[in-house]
Order: sequence, then structure tokens, then C-alpha cells
Amino acid sequence: MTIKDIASRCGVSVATVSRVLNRFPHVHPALRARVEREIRRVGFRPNGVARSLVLKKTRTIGVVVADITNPFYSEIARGIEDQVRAHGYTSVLCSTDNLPKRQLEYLQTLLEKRVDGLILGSVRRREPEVAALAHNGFAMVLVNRSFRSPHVDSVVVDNYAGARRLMEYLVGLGHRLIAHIRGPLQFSTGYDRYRGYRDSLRARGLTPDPRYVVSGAFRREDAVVATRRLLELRPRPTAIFAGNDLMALGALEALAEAGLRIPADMAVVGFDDVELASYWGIRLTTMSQRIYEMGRLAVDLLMERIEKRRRERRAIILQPELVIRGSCGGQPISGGLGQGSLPLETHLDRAQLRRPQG
Amino acid sequence: MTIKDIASRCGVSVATVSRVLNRFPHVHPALRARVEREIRRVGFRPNGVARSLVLKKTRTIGVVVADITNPFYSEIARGIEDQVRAHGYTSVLCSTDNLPKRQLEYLQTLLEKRVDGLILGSVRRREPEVAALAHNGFAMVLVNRSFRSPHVDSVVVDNYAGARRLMEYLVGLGHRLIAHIRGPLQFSTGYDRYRGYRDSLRARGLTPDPRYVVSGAFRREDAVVATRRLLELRPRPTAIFAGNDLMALGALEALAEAGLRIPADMAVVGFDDVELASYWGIRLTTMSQRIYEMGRLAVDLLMERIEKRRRERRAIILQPELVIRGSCGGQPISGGLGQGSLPLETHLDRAQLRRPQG
DNA sequence: CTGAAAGCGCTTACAG
DNA sequence: CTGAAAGCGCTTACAG
Repeated sequence: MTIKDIASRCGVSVATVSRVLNRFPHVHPALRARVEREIRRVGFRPNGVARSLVLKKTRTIGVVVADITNPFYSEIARGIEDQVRAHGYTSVLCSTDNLPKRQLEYLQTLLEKRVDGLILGSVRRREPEVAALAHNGFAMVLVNRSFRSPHVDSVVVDNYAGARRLMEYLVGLGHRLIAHIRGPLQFSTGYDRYRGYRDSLRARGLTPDPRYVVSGAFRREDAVVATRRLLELRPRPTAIFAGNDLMALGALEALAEAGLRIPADMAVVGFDDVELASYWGIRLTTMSQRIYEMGRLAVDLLMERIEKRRRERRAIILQPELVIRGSCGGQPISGGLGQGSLPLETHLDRAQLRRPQG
Repeated sequence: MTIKDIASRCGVSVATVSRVLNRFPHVHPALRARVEREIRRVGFRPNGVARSLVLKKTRTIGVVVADITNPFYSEIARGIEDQVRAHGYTSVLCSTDNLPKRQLEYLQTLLEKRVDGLILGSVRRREPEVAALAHNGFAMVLVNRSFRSPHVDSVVVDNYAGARRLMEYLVGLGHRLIAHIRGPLQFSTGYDRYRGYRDSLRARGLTPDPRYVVSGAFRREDAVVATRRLLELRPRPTAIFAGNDLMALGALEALAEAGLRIPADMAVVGFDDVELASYWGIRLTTMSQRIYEMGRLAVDLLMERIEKRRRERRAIILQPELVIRGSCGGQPISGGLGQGSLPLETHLDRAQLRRPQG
């Protein structure tokens, strides 16, 4: 069933059918009604592929993240999906597992499919081919991670400032030997948070001891292993700054496994404030990002490029906020006080940060 | 840049360029090399939209779930994405928030985009339009939820049997007053699990008391509210069977808020075994589904329809398995024993159930 | 082995 | 207000 079939059944030209399909103003009401009736009757749906070919627009945007099962990315992806839909577009989502090869494959597929723009949440700090794409005028915005290239739009959080704020908090609590489970330095998130950690120590006149810094790929399991290593150190650290919430959860697991109490024997902080960081039984102290909102903002920037043909670069840098829960003291980590009853709970109105509940 | 540009630059016809692009066997090596060089030199990428138009194939499949930020669906989606990619296809993912209107909109968009097939994880028990689509021969498979229609492929878990098994377990632990936080009855998952709950009671000669059954939309927050209601009941239930893990987490939250100890004062079971059910601080006893695997299986069924032109229906019903952790006794729910050291841990080899870690 | 040409299902100047 | 026709960028019988 095509526009041509509808046309012949109605005794009009394909141009007319096309016009009623696209709600052109000057079609005779009688013809319009006749065509609309027929379209409804046979359940005709115009072929979007053909339409895209002539319009040179697919109304589709490509979204690339590291891993959709990571709650941080699923929340970003949801912000993107909702806002993309609000603009009348569709998004196609891809998970790279932080494999550069996989990222490249997905990018190529997306380009062949002629997406109108790209939102990338998976880039490394050095990514010359991707930067070149953007410089050639392809609509693109980076989210969460960014790279050094002054001509690409981005929406990120100030990871360096966040890390420094977190360290300040731990030091304020009396911690002097703070370990760091850092993310990969090839990502701006891992790099900037690590720099924040290091500079915080230096600012206090301390030389960062490399033995107290271990690495993981932002995954929970990595932090389990990393934490076991940290526990062998003497003197033992009294606090762990994990590179993200997932790794903080892994640290909690390893600490519990070793029989340590949290926060009495060890303080733990994360980064991101994914939703489950606030769950009962976890109650992680962490730096909060407005994750869902970042996804939406990325779409807004992209749409300015696509529809308003903006050419100047825009970079949005959000400030994260410290959310104090139970994993550093002040509150027992479990035993279950409700969120609202925590005197040390952040002043943030979380309802504003999360997506509206359906 | 099009195939035509490449052709004229190389002094060949577009047919030849098309043939080298599609790796046809009988192209003269010299020509092939010349064309390939030029393609590489200018960085040409063929237009997939045009290709799809003539081939009447987009190599894209539509995936509709209730909510990608729900870890159950993000794991299914990941299974789907990985397997779809293995088949050389792309998937486009949509979240309906369980809104029938949203589901319909997405379905229409997907059909206009001419996806080659559909995997639906969001359907209600009654869904005549969707069933009609399938009956008209459109390639489709239901995953997780299904509806009554003998001609649609599906991969689901045996929710009824799972619920009965869970109840058996609770009864075996000595519980006699078991409450249920059920999911919406319009979804097969909510419906079948509720039936299992009800029939288990009846099988013991008990009349299910409707006051001990409350509803939620499979969301954590819903269960917080529902559990508060259950706690007002006298006599108070001694166990709660939550319709899924997310709602079990909400129950844990509300119980902790009320100052109850788990499992000493109340046993809690969930359903699904999402990854975080096993995290430290949660350690939920639950019915385990092979979530990631279900996504992969759904793709395999779909590909049989699309590529092998299978016409007979195939329905895969998986058996869930009980995973005993800390939320019903046997183990403290927190205080952190590692998974491996739990004597009551399931015999399942979890590594087989989860996706491989990159 | 290679090319000219038709055709996939639309949109949109251009004429009338 | 309406229609004939060109064209979007490919693929693929069909001839040679």
C-alpha cells in the first residue's frame, strides 16, 4: 500500500495525497475528506524511509553510551528519549562497553542510517575522528564525558570541583588517609575526579601516595577487587573515594566481606548519585548530578544545531552537589531511617532533579 | 557525496560502484581496487536510507519496554541490543511508562520507519490491535509480558509457577499470614503472580483476605506506600510477597522506616532477581529470571521470522529459580557477608545467567 | 565483467 | 486548488 494506491482509489494525484498527509492548507475540503477517509479505511501509513530520502532528514538522532544497564546511563538515556520525543524525533541507543572499536562501528552504522545528529556519552579524552566529524559540521553534542576540542557542544558536570568538594568533606570529618578508586584516565570523568583528589591532597601539603590509588573501569566488580587491595595496605586508609557510585557499591561489598563496619571502620563516598544510591540498605554519601536533566539539556543543544542551525559552540558545565547520607557517618548506613527523616539529608529538592514519575 | 560522484571520479558506472560496495564476486580486480581507493580517499559512506527504500528492508528492529531506567528492562534491552547487533541489525528502543497511548504512538512511529520487526516488552493482557498486527504477518515477539492470542511468539517466565514456589517457601518457613503487593492485573506478570499467590493460599484451605493484597505499578515508590498500609493491618502479616524486586525494595524501605527488622520482624520476597537484588545491603530473596538471556532469545525468535520466514508460532516459557538470600531469614540482610560465603546462596551459576562482563 | 535504465515511495517546484 | 514530472540515492534484472 502506497500513496499511489490511495491516489488511484480516490481519483486524485499522488501530489494531492501527499498534501493531505502533510496537512497543506490549500486542499479542497471535499478532496481532503475523501482522501482522509480512504487512508483511515485501509489503515495506510506513509513510508518514512521514502520520505527521509527526499527530505534528507530522518528525524532520528543517534545516542551512544557506555552501557545502558549502568543506571547512570539509563537515566541519561531516559532524559534524552523523553526530550527527543518532545521534539518529534526518535532516538536510537547504542552501548559501547567502552570499547573504542564498538564505538566506531556504531558511529558508522548511525552515519549510514543518516541520523540527523549525535549525542555521545562514551567518548575518550582523545578522540580525533569524532572531533573531526563535529568540525565538519555534523550536529553533535557530548554528554557526561568530553574531550579537549573547543568546537564541540557538551553538557558535563564539573568533576574536578566535585572531587575537591568531596575530599574537603572527608577531611572535615577528620580523615587523613583517603584512598581513591579511580576510573580510567582516558575518560574525562575519571581524569578530572582523580585530579581533584590529587590536588586536594597537595593543597594540604600532602604528597599523594600512589599505593592508595587503584583503578577500575567504573564497574562495581572492579571496585570489589580494588578495595580488597586497599585493605592490605598499612596503615589502612580510613576513607575511600570511589570514582562513581557503582564502584562505591563494590567497595561497600568488599568492606562488608572483610567484616568492616561502615562508616565506623571506613567511610565511603561515591560520585553521580544514581537513584539506587539513596535506597535503603545503601544510603551512599555522594556528589549528585542532575542526570536525567543532563540528557534533556543535551537534546536541547542538539536541536539548536539541527533546527536553528546554530554554529557557535555551547558548553554547559553543571555544578554537582554533595548529598550526605549514611556512608561517612552522621547516620547509620542501614537500619533504615526514611529519607525524609535524615537530618543530614541534602537541601536539594530531589523531585526537581529526577524525572517526573508517570 | 553519492555513489554517482564516486562513479564519475572513477570513470565507471554507478552499478559498478554499487557492486564493489556490496562485495559482488565478479568485479574486475583493477576496477574494484580503483573504486575502493576512491571510496576510502573521500570517506564515502553509502546512504542507508536509499538502500532501505529499494531493498524494502531497514535492518532495524523496534523494541518497546515499559521503562528503560527500570533495571529489569535495561537488562532485557541489553540482551536484545547485543543479539540484534550479532545479526547485523540495529535496534531502536522506546519506553512507554506503561501508558497505552504512548505505546501506540511509538508503535506507529516504528511502523512508519519501517522496522523489520518488533519486540514488545510492554503489552497488556488485552491488546487487540497489536495482536491484529501480528496476525497480519508482521514479525513480532513478546517478551516478559504476553497476551492471550495463540498466534504471537513470546518468551516469558512461568510467573504462576514462580509465585507458587515463592509461597511454598514462605509457608515452609512458618509464615501463615502472607501479604502480597501485586502489580497491575492488566499485565500478565502482575496477573499470573497474583493468581499464584491466591491459589497457594487456597491450596492450603485458606481464603485469601483481600485486605492483605495491595497494588502497585511495579515501582518502588508504590510499594513504600502499599507497605505502610499493610503495616496498619491487625493481625500484622509476617511476610510480604512483592510483585517484583523494585517493589520489594520499596517494602524494605517502608519497613525500615517503621523500625522493623528484616527478616526478624518481617520476611520479604521479590521477583525477577535484578542485579541489584544481590547487592550488599539488599540481599533480597527472590525468584530469578534469566533476564539478559530472555532478550537474546526474543531476538532469535524474531530473526527466524524475518530471515527464515518461519510462520508457526513459537512460545518459550522459562522456569524461574528461587534464589535465597537474606530477606527471609537464614542470613542477616546486611552486615555484609560476601555472596560466595552465604551457605544458603542458590546453586545457580550466576555467571551463566548474566551477560559476560566486557 | 560492465553499463543503461527502471524503479523503490515519497515531496515539491512548476504550470495551469 | 490540482496534477505531471523530476528527483532523492541507491539496487538489480537485462543486454551486451
